[in-house]
Amino acid sequence: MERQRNPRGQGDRLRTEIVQAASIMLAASGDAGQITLRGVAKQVGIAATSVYLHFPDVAHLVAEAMAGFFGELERAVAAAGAGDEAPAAVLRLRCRAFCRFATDHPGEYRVMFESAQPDLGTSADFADSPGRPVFESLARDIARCGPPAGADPFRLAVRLWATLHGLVSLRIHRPRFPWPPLDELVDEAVKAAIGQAVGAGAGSAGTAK
Amino acid sequence: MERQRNPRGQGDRLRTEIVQAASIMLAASGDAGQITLRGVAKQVGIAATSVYLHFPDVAHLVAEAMAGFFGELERAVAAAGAGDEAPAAVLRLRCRAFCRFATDHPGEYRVMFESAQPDLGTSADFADSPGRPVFESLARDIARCGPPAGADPFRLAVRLWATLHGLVSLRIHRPRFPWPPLDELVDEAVKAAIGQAVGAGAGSAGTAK
DNA sequence: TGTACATCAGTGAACGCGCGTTCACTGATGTAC
DNA sequence: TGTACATCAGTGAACGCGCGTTCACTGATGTAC
Repeated sequence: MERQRNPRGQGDRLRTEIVQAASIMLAASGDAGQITLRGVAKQVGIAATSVYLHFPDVAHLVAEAMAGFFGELERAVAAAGAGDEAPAAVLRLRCRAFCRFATDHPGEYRVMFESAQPDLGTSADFADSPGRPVFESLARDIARCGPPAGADPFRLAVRLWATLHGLVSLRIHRPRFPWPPLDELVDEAVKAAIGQAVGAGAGSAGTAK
Repeated sequence: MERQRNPRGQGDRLRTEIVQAASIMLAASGDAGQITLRGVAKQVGIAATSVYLHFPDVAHLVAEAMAGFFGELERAVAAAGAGDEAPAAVLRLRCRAFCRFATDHPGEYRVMFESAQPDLGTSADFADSPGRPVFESLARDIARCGPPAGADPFRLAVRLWATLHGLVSLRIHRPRFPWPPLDELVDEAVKAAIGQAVGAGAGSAGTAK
């Protein structure tokens, strides 16, 4: 179990290992405030001080791990809509993918949407809140569906986003509640948002949880 | 700043003070895992050991404070529907009250719905999850509105609850997002749930945030 | 071909702090006789 | 009316632990001359 130091010029390998360990610990606890520099160092198998070689701060480390989480979510959601299907189907699949990510990775999801953003020194006012791209893509998908006349697409997107977040957040925090199948609830919410049937066809039975 | 001990037979006063201090600290941090026995004791102005006179555990103290929060929420929601108004108006007002409680008391709300339940020694399997009464009353209010034929009232309640929770939870965690007025979003969600206009009349302009 | 030096990739001891928990203790107030 | 004792409502010192952060240090590998 002896660690051997990385070869010259490969010091960044340790950086990667540290981020990975922090990610695992964040996912396990679901709470950004709970990971510690010493805890991460122990997990990696290095001296506590070695973390300082790559990060000035635990906050910066957490921020990097969280950025990775948001990247994963964005990729998962985007992948779900790949292909040239009908806009309503794309929206439905992407909403499902969002919720699936959350229930498959509850710790990550909590860190992303229910923890305080790590306090880096920067003003943090110009940079938009992480996760915003996912909302924007959701809003575009809704607009593409041609929502009912008189409805504000932005508000529809806000309400749908809130419903999706509420469904997975409550499911995470109230696991013993008699939840109906998640995919069905998502489909109903999407249907309500764009005001038309979304076809609970082939995909529904196979992927329902 | 000298504390003087309570008179004989009034030892429970300190218990109350401890719970109050814990409640304040919970509300301030929004995170049950962050309050400490020593922190609470310092806040009250007593020796750390004195907490043990009334609670075996921090978990039991937190549980008692949380129970108080749920009581407040239930009272606030119930009060909103008092009077003999139309069922749809009652539902709308109660949903607004729920959200109002959350945005007025974000720390309490996070502790109630986004923190781990304190781990008491008990099995915790028979006791239902806290907050359940609020959901049940919401479900009853919906049923009273006579939801559209073919719709499952329980599912409607689940979706509406999720939407309300999502709206306030995201608002708490993404304060810089350009949120539309909360009451309007709530009214729209209620309207969508029971499938009829709920009358955005007199109350709307006055109480919108 | 040697050798001095610089750089890289880390380590290890030590600091002061707050934490939960234990243990023996204090000191005022009531009560039995 | 006295006085010994029990009870109540707390206190204070001490323990071992994990925390972030500092500081000086190690030891292998490259590079300039």
